[in-house]
Formats: sequence, structure tokens, C-alpha cells
Amino acid sequence: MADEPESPPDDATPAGGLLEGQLKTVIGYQMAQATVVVDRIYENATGRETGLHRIEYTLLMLVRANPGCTAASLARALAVSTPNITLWLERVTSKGLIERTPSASDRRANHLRLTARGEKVAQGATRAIGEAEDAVLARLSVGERAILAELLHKVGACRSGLEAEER
Amino acid sequence: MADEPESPPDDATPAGGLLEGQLKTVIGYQMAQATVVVDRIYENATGRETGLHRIEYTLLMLVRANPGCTAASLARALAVSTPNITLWLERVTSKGLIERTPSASDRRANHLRLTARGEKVAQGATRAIGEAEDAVLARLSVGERAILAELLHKVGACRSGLEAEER
DNA sequence: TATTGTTATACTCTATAACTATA
DNA sequence: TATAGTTATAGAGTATAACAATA
Repeated sequence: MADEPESPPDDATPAGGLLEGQLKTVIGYQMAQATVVVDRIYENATGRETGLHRIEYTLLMLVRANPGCTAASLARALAVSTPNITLWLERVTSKGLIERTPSASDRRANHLRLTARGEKVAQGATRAIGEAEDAVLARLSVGERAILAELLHKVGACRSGLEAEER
Repeated sequence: MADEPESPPDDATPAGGLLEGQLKTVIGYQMAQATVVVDRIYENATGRETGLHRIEYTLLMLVRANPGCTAASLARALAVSTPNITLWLERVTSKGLIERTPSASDRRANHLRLTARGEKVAQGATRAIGEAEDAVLARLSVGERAILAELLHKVGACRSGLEAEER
């Protein structure tokens, strides 16, 4: 086997041209690079077509899995400020995808639910995203993608430890 | 073993309180949640102390691994616009961490290199980040973290396919 | 014609502060 | 006192457009 000067080194930067060096093992850096790809997958798969921001899609899906949840719980889940959630919810409700109903037990709070249209949009987007991830992330086997999701989930779960530390 | 009603379900949102539902297997969502943790690790480990933005740190490390590289190559590597790179390079050069020297062969371009101080800062930050990732991501074994970095690298490498598709 | 790099500009997202209403 | 939600406001980061110099 002669060496192949044309094939990029395995610590090359995604766009090629540069080497990653020590960054190869820095999770934060690899995450940022992977995010570039994954964000584009979202945009190509459904974002551009539906005009739905990544965050709006996530809101739909979280409300779908947690019917009756409140704005405050979504802000905590996504680690964003409450004025920010107010803004995003305003957008998805004005699009007729989520509806707010006043809570009977707590008159400050609103319960959130998908509308029929929101349900349809959420389903369609999820299918499109899944297909696009399948297609673009073809370098990863189905098993590898499952492991990746699992490991990322574990990383996300480390948030509790961090928040304890910061308190 | 009786069931434990207090332990959160395994598809709970990182902050608890909500369920992820179908998002459990959406790589893009899991990535965003993991990013929350990893960004905070960076801030706590070195960002706050050094006043160095995540991107500035990345620039230092890429220039370190690729002495003499140009602004344009960094913009491509990070998938950001050239005016944006100009801004970030202005910051790190004004801090005395990176120096620009005019190219002899191409009078439009500048070659970038770490200063002695930049080298020291890059080293210190990398060590601190590594230790913090070790500490906070303790739910993942050393092996799991290595696999995670590897899989994220593979995802990043899928960018070439995407860019071909968009062309 | 294409590329390197910069300046000018505007937009999007985000947070903090301040507030109302309710618990 | 603390929490749910909103409005007002400002800051940070990003991109596009337009340009100059060079290839």
C-alpha cells in the first residue's frame, strides 16, 4: 500500500485545508463543527420549506410530548430566558400551531397544546428531518447514530450537575 | 426491586419536568441540548477567566495547528463569513495572541501565527477545558467520551456531502 | 474573472430590567 | 416572598453588499 497524498488526513477540518491538531479530542469543538452540519440538515429538510425556526420546531415537539405544559417549563427545558420563550410562543401561536388556554388552578399560567395543524406540521417535519439525517449522515451506521443520540443525551443530562455547581 | 416513582424517566428533558418524546432520537435536538452543557463547561473552565470567546479559543487552536494559515481558510473551516473572521481576528490580534505577517507570495494575504503569549494561553485553556470536561461529563466513561468525539467528527465530515448537494 | 481582506450596515437572537397579576 | 408571563430595551453575533488590491 503506497501512501495516498490526495486523501485528507483524518484530523482535517470538515471543510478541508486545515488540521485540527489538539482540537481533535475537545468535545466542545467537535460539537460546534457537527452542529454546522446538523443545522443545515434541518434547514434543507424542513426549515426552509415550512418557515419554521429550529426552536419553533422544538417547541412543537415538546408541547406535543407534554400537552398542557407551561411557558416557564419550556424556558427551563431549553435553557433560555422567559422573554425569549414568550417571543417564540407568540410566533407559533400566531401561525396557528399551538394554542394557549388559561389554567383553571393557577390563573397566572397558560396550558399549551398543539392545534390539529400543529400536529400535522410536527409530524411532517419530524419525518423529513429523520429522512434527511439518514441521507446526509450516511457515514454513520444506524447503530452509530443511535449511540450518538444516546451519548449526547447523557451529555445533556450532565446539566443538572452543572447547575448544582453554579448555585 | 420496587419501581422508584421519584427517579425521572429516561426520556426526560435535561432540566427535568418535561418529556422528550420523539425528540429522543432527533440528533439535531440532542445536539442542541448537549451544546448547552458543553458551552457552560467552556465558560466555567476558561472563558470567564480569560475573557476569551469560544471562537477566539478555536482560532488560537487552529492557527496553532496550522501556522501560517490565512483568514480565508479559517472562515471556511468554521463556516462563517469573512467579515466575521476579520472581526474575531482583530480581537485576538489586539489582545496580542495572534500575529499577522504579509505573505511574500500573495500580497493580498496575511499569514497567521500564535505569539508566545498566544501559545501559552492556548495551552492553559486546553488543559482547563480538558479537566472540566473530565469533571462535568463524569456520567460518560473515558471510552464513551472518545467515541463521542469520534462520532461528532464523523458528523462534521458529512459537511462535504452537504456542500456538494447545495451547489 | 476570481480571491483576499476590509468597511458599512442591518438583521436576528438573546438577555436583563421592570412590571403586573397571582400564588 | 416567589412564580407566570409580558413589555421595553440594549447588546452580541451574524450576514450581505460594496469596495480595494491582487492574482
